[in-house]
Amino acid sequence: MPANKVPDIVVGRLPLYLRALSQMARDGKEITSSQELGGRLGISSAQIRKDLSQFGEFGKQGTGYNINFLMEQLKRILKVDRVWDIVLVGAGDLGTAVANYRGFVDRGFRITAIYDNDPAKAGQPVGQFLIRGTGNLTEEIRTQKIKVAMLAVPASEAQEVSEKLVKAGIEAIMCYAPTSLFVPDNVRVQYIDPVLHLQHMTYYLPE
Amino acid sequence: MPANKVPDIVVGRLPLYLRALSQMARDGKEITSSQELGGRLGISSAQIRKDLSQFGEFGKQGTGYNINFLMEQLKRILKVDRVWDIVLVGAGDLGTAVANYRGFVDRGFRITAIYDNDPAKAGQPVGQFLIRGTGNLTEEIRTQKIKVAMLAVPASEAQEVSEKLVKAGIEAIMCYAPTSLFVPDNVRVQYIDPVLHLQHMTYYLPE
DNA sequence: TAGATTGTTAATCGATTAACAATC
DNA sequence: TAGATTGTTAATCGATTAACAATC
Repeated sequence: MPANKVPDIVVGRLPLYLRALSQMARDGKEITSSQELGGRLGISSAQIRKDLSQFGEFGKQGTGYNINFLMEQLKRILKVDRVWDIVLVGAGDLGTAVANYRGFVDRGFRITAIYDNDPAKAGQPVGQFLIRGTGNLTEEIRTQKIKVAMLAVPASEAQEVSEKLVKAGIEAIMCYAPTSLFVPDNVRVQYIDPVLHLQHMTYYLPE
Repeated sequence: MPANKVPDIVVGRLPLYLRALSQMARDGKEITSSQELGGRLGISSAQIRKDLSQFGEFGKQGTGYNINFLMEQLKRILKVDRVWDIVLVGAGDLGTAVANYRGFVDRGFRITAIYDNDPAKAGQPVGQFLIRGTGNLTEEIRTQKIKVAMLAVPASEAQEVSEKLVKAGIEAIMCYAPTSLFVPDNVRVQYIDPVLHLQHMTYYLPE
């Protein structure tokens, strides 16, 4: 059912489809079409149909897609038909904001711990958590079999922390530090650096 | 000098090159090659040379690229050889973290004001700013001729706020809200939604 | 039924890579 | 000079789009 070799760029669009479908469902809609969905996302209807066809047949000719059904299928494909535990490393301003963010849980993720290597912060509360020191980080992550981490530390520390995470068995890292990480092939990394996006946009601005 | 029709995907890689070059410069390096730069970024040397060739000839055969010179050129091309004023809308946890982030200014951006539509927040300090009410937002942005905005409001408010920003003359929006915005063609939008990235990665994780 | 929309194929379009002459 | 690396061309690769039979 999950196809053999789906292009990564296609996989990357599925979460976007899922997000738009969730909004439609919240608005009370039950059925949509590739055209409607594409219109919302600035994507052609052909591309949406092609992307989905990589994984199966989810629609009905003449009618379109049942929104709840397609959401279920996408969640299954993306493996977010469950809740993944996440550890967050870095309890600065950004880490604190991430820790307090309410938008993870109903999309498949739950932060279970926050770490910071500043001993002065250990034990302090952040949201519902107490900040943990990084002394036993590797061990604790391994014991709990956690596979997903978010990194909200300064760029200068990111590589070192990522290596600890990899040793602990982490296989997916969401990196907020503005730097590229070197990790083994079996570990996935995604990056968020708002400045990259800003600089991308200023290229197009008039003087 | 700035080429006629550079693919957007190429433009999007330039900030990444600039970031890596800045790190090299900070490490005291003066010269690099397309191979070394590519190795750091997981990009082929051919692609880097091809991308740069869209804008001019910046290297020397047999030697490579002068890092400071290439950085200057990239900054010029991306129009970050100046400092852009940014307004930030939304003073929740995320907005606060963004406001306190120190990483904007030496990469071409400076937040000049924070707005929040909650009257209870107006006048409260965030970092070096006092939160402003959104009553005069459009007028104030227009008067100051600000072109770049960051949006850190709930998804449910993002569209409405973006319309105000567009009316105010904003032409680039960095959207942290997990939703797609509808804006006129002359306005650029970039999105940050960490959950999209997380869901992209869980696809590849073993059960 | 008539109208609409899917899933899929083939055609098009665009991006990446390989290779190498030029040259520092 | 010999070795290295650029900038560029042509070839390859992959992604998007157009079009339509199938069918709800």
